[in-house]
Amino acid sequence: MTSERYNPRATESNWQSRWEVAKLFETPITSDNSREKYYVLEMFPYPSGRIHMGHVRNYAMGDVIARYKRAKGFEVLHPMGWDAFGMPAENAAMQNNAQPKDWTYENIGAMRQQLQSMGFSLDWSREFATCDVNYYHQQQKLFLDFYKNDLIYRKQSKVNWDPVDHTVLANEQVIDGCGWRSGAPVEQRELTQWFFKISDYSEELLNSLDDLDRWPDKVRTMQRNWIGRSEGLKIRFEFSDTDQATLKKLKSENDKTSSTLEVFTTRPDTLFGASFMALSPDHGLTSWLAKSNPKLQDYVKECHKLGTSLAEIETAEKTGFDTGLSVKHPFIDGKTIPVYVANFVLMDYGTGAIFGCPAHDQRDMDFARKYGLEVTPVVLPPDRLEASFYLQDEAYTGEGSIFNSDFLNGKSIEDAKNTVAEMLESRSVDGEPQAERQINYRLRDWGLSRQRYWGAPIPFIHCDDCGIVPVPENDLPVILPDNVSFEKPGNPLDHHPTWSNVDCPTCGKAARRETDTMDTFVDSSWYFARFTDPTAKTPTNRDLVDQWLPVDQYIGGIEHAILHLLYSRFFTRAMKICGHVGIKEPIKGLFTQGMVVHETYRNADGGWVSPAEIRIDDIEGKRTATMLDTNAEVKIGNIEKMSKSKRNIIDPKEILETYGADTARWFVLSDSPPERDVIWSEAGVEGAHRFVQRIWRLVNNTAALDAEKSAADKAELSSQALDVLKATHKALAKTDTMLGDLRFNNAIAQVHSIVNTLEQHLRKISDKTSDKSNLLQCVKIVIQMFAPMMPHLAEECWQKLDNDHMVATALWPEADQTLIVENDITLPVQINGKKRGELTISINADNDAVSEAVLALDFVQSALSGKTPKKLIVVPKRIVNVVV
RNA sequence: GCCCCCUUGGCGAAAUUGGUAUACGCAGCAGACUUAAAAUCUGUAGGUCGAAUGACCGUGCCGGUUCAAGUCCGGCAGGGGGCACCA
Repeated sequence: MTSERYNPRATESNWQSRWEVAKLFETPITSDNSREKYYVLEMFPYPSGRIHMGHVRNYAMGDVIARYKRAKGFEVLHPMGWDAFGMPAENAAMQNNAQPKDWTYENIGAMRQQLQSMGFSLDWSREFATCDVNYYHQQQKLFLDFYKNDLIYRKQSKVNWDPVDHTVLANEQVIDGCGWRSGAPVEQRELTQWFFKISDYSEELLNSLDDLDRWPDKVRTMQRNWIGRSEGLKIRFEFSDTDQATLKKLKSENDKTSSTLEVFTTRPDTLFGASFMALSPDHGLTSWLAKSNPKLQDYVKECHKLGTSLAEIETAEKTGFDTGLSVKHPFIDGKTIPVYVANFVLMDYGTGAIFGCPAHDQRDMDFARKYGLEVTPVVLPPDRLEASFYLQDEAYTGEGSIFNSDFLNGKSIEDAKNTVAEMLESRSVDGEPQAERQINYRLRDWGLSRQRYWGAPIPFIHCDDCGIVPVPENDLPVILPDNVSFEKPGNPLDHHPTWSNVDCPTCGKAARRETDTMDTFVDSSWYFARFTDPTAKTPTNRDLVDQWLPVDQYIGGIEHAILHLLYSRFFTRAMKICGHVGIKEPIKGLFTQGMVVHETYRNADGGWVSPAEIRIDDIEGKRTATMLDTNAEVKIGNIEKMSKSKRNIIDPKEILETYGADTARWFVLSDSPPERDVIWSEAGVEGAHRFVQRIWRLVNNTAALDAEKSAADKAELSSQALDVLKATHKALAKTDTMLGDLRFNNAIAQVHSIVNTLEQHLRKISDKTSDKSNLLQCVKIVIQMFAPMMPHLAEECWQKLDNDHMVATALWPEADQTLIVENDITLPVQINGKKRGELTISINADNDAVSEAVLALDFVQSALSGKTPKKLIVVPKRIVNVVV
C-alpha cells in the first residue's frame, strides 16, 4: 500500500502543456461534416484582470460538457474571448494615467494565464477581444449593413443620462432608476441617438420563445414580461362641440387632431364606467393648452421635476390638472367626460392618453377619490347577485359579468370587449373608424449610442451639407485613436485634436466623425458567430457559421436573462436579413448557473472582515470565528454573493496554489445543483481535496497489484468481483445520463459511491488473476467517469495504469447492458400503502406470479388473517400494494 | 401592485413518469492505528416510545384527489427573483 500524496502543482502544468503541444482542443477552421458538431460556449468574461469564483464555476461547467461531448465522439467547438470594451478601462485609465487599451490587453494576458491554469479545454487559437481592430472592423460593416437594411435609425429622444459615467443608457441598463454600472440616479435628457429597431421584432421575439425548449422557463418568462405584449383598443373620443371649436381656434382650422382624443385601453368592456380622461404631461395637446395656460405650464414643470428612481415613483402622489375640456361618451348621448392632465400617464406607451375607469383600476380609483369623480362599477363579481354598490376604495379587477352598461349588460368581460370593438370599428369619426384593435408592446427600441471613448466607433460622418453620411466600406475600419486624454470630463473623442476631422465622403467638404461609440452589448450580440471563423474578411463565413450555429449549449449567469440574451436574439435576426447567417435563433440550449456565495464576517466595529483574516472553530456543532492576529471575536453573518464590498471573496488564485485546479473544479461542481447557488466553505474544499487523494491512493494501490492489462473473462470472476463489475457499469450508465443532463452534482455522487465500492473491494481482493485485472478495468472506467471534472488527475491516474494515450483523447466507455440488467428484482410490498416488507422475484415474473408470491408472504398472510384482499396492485418492476 | 420560482435530517442535497423518502457529501459522535497529533480506516446516525423484534410520526402549514403524494389539485405562511405609474 502506498502513502504517496498527489501533488497537483507538479502535475497540472505538465498536463496543460502536453495538451497544448498536442493541440487537442483546437478545432480546425475547416468545414468538416463527418462528425456531429457540438458548440459549447460560456459567456465570455470582461477582462477585469483576475478571474473570480463565478468564472471558475461557469467555465468548469462548460469544460465538463466540452470534454464529455468530445469523449462521446462529437466534433466540439469550445472557444474563448474577451468582452473588452467598456467603462472600467476608462476609469482605470483616469486613475492610473494609463491608456484603456494597454490596461485592457494587460488584463487579458493575466486572465488568459489564469484560465489556462484551470485546465479548461478551450480552443485558444480562435481567441479574440472585442476591442481588437479586426473584430470591431467587422462590427462596423455589420452596422452599415443594418443601416442599409433599415434596421438602424437616428432620432431625437428623451434618454436616460448617467451623470457619473457621462453617457446614455438603454432602458435595460437602468436598474431601479439608477445606472447599472455607476449606481447614480439617471436623469432625462433630449439627445439625438442611434437606435436599433428591435421593437419591430417584438411579436417575432415573443413568439419564438415558445420554440426555445432548452431554455430555462424562468428566462423565457422574463423575456416575455420584458417584451410586454398587450392587446387592446385604440379609441377616438370626440371633444364636446364647444371644445372642438375652442381647439380649432387654438391649433389651426384644418387640424383634424383638434376634434378627437385618442386613447389606448385593454379594458374597452369598462367603457360605461369611464369617469375621466387623462393626458400625459408630454402629450401634444398638453403642450398646446399650456401655451395659453400658465397654471398648466407650472403643473407640467412640476411633473418633470419628479425623478425616475424607485423611491420617488412609489411615494409620488397621483396628481392631476383639470383642463376644463371634456369629451363625449361614445355610447351615452349627452354624457361628457372631463379631461385631465395626470402625472402618472406615460407619453411613450400607447397614445399617451387614457380613459379612467375608477371602479376597476386601482390607480384610477385613487385619482377619482382625490378629485371627487364618479365611480361607476360595471363588472359584477360572480358571487354577487344584485347590482348593489360593492366598492369602497378598492377597485375590482377580477372576473365577472357586465352590468350598469346598457347593451353590454350580462355579457362576459371578453364578449363585452369584442362587442365594443366591433361597434366602434364600424362607426366613423372625421372619416376614420372610431376605434381600431391594437397590440402594444412594452419593448422600446435599443438606443446604442454611448458618449464614451472605449467602444467601437460608429462608422458615420456628419456633414453640414450632406447630413449624416455612412463611412464608405473601403474606408473602414474607423480606428480608435491610441492616445487620448481623460483630463476633461465627457467623451475623450470629442476632445481629441484631430480624430474627428474628416472630409465628407459625398461632397469632399470638411466634416466631422461621429464621436459616439457603440454600447458594449452590441459587441457581445454576435461574438458567438464570429468564433466560427474569427479570421474571416467578412463578419461571418457563411459555410462555417451555418455549420456551427446555433450554439448547442450556452452557459452563463441569470443576470443576462434580458439584456444580452434578448439583444443577441435580435442581432441574429438582423444578421439573417443582411445575409450573414442562415438562422434566427442563435442559442439552442441555455443554462443559467447559480452564484458562488460565502459567509460574511464583521468585527466588533461592524466592519467587514475577509475569510483570510479569521479562524473558524467548530466545537460540537457551534461555530465561532476569531481574528487571527488579535484573537478578537468576529460575528458570523449571512451567506451572500462574493463581493469586494463585503470582503467575502475567496481568490481562485490562492485555492489553485493550495489545492490545485482539479480540487477547485470538483468542489464547485459537487453538492449544489448547477442552477442553484453554491456555498463556498473551507471544509467543503478540503473534503474535495481529500477525495482527490483517495482516488490517487486507489489508483496506486491498484497499479501495485500488477494485474493483467486485458479484460478478464466474466466467467472466471469471483462473485464479489462480478458484483463490483456490475456496480461499475451501473454507475457508468448513471453518470453518463447525468452528465448529459448537466446534473454534475449527481454525477459526482455516483463517482463517490463507486470509488467507495472499489476501495472496499481492493482491501479484501482475492489472489485470483482474473479478479485483479477486473479491478484494473473498473478503475479505468472510473477514471474516465471523472475525467471531465478533474482532467489533470485523470491523466496522471491513466498514465499510472500504463495507458499509451491521453485520457483526453479516449472515447467514452459504453456501459454493458448485460451487466446492468439483473435476473432478480426486489420489490417493496405495501399493505394499505405502507411498506411492510419486500419480495425478491425473477425480473421476468408476470403480474400473476408476483401476486401469488406476495399473497404467500408471512406478513401478508397475517395482515389478511384469512380474508381475500380488497385489491391487489402490482406495478411491474416497481411496487406491490395489498389493500386489506 | 403584477408575474415567476423555492421550502426535504445539524448543513449542502438525492428521489427520471405519482410507487421503498433522506442516495452522495459536509459537519458530528464512537472506535481502530499512533507516545501523541495529523493523515487514514471502521462503525453510527430523521423524530418519539421501547431492553429489543418493533410501533407510531415525519418532506413549511391546512385541506383534497388516489390503492399509493416530497411529486398532482385548492388554500395559507415564509424566503428569493423579475417587472413596475404600461392604461
